[in-house]
Amino acid sequence: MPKQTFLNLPDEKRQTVVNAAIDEFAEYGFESASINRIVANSGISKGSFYQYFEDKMDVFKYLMDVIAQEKTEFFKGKHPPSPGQSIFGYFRWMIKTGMEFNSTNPKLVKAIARVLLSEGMYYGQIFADVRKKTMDTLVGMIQSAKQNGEIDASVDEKVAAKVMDTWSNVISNSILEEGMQKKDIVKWVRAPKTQKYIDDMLSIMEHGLRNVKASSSDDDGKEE
Amino acid sequence: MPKQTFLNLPDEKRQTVVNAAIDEFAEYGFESASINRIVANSGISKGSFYQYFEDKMDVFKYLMDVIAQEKTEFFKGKHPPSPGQSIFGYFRWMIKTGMEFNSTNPKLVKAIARVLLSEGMYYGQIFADVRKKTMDTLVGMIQSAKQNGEIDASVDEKVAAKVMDTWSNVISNSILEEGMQKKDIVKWVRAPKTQKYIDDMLSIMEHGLRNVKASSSDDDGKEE
DNA sequence: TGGTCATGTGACCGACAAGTCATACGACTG
DNA sequence: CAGTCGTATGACTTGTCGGTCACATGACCA
Repeated sequence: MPKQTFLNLPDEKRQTVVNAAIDEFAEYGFESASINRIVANSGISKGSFYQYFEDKMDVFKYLMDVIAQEKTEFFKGKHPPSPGQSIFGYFRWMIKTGMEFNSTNPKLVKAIARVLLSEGMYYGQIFADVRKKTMDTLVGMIQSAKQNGEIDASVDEKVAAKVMDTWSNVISNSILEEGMQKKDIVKWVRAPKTQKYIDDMLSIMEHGLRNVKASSSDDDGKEE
Repeated sequence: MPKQTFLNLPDEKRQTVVNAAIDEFAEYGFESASINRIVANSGISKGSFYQYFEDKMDVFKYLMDVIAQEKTEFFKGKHPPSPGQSIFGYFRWMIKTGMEFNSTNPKLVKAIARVLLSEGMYYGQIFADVRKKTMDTLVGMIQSAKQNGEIDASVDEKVAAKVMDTWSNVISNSILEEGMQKKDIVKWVRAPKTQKYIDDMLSIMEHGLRNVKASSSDDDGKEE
């Protein structure tokens, strides 16, 4: 957690520092991110940095808090299409709404994703915990989906959770990576072609490669 | 490519250097791998290193050559279950045989996979090319599978290729990660439980999460 | 006015990195 | 024998890193 000094800062200055940190992690990942560059790019002195944060991990954890809070805030205003939705419909809504969120702050999302999904794999407990938490949520979803008969009882829950987690990440990443090169990422994400891509991927996850009921003519019709 | 000096080295010494490099990349990835540590661990001097290789990338490329060659060699002695096999049967054979190969030299495989799949994503052309090549191969497989009617014509080939590539990597990685902690990785990979895990994952890829025909009672019976 | 307290600063430190180079060694050769 | 060629060496240069610290600044108060 950042020190009090940082939280006392005027909003604008604090935001400048945060932005510099986001840029740094998004471009270099965690290991290669340089505090020297962060201070240079945010126009504060080295000494100040260490009066704001303990160290590199401290800034990064702060960014994780920021994104978690923003995401909660964002999802608070959204509602799943219909309660009691099938797991697949719900998952599709999650992914699509998640992508809407991602396009509101793509750099931050990219920075976090990059660190968590690449280096995080080899970086011990801190990040492993975060990933475990999402897995547990998924396992919960799958268990109730099994009870509804949407997913066959013979399927190993962990395997299924891994499948869904993998897809979620793959879809997010590829959308984000490509979208960040467009001039208007929000518009691009909402474009039919992009939405179809997401639908296709999820359809394959649901029905398999062998026999895909593609063409996204499934159960949910409109977004808000 | 390494310089001639390196190729002139006695086998044993050359292998020592290669092993030190593999260990380094497997443990630290590419960016954080240290030439200083490699030379320390291989008992050669800094000067010698630069008489063997141009730089860090040069050693790594050499390792990629080594693995490519070893893999070709390994697969030369193997034959797909039956020619004209379904794409899914063939893919399963590929994955399983690939895992057999991986367990012959897990450290090397891990080193390469780590760099290619994590940092490689953000590392410009060099690694992108390698990944593109596998994608192209997969697209080719999918095209002929479409003609056989095994995969629906409406499926986007690139999407499908991405699906298969993702699966291949996820399976390899999770098997490797867990297997390297066992005392006898070869034995562990061949164990029924591990094989079932692979089958389950592939079955989900083939038939989807919604309605899995799991329990690995498919078409191929034995490995040699 | 002088004191104190939060904040800001950048020179400085030791560690480590990549890469260079003068020097040395030993085998072979004329 | 002297010469030279391939190889080996590690001290050295240059650069960046994370982190510290003595000091400066300025707002507030007694």
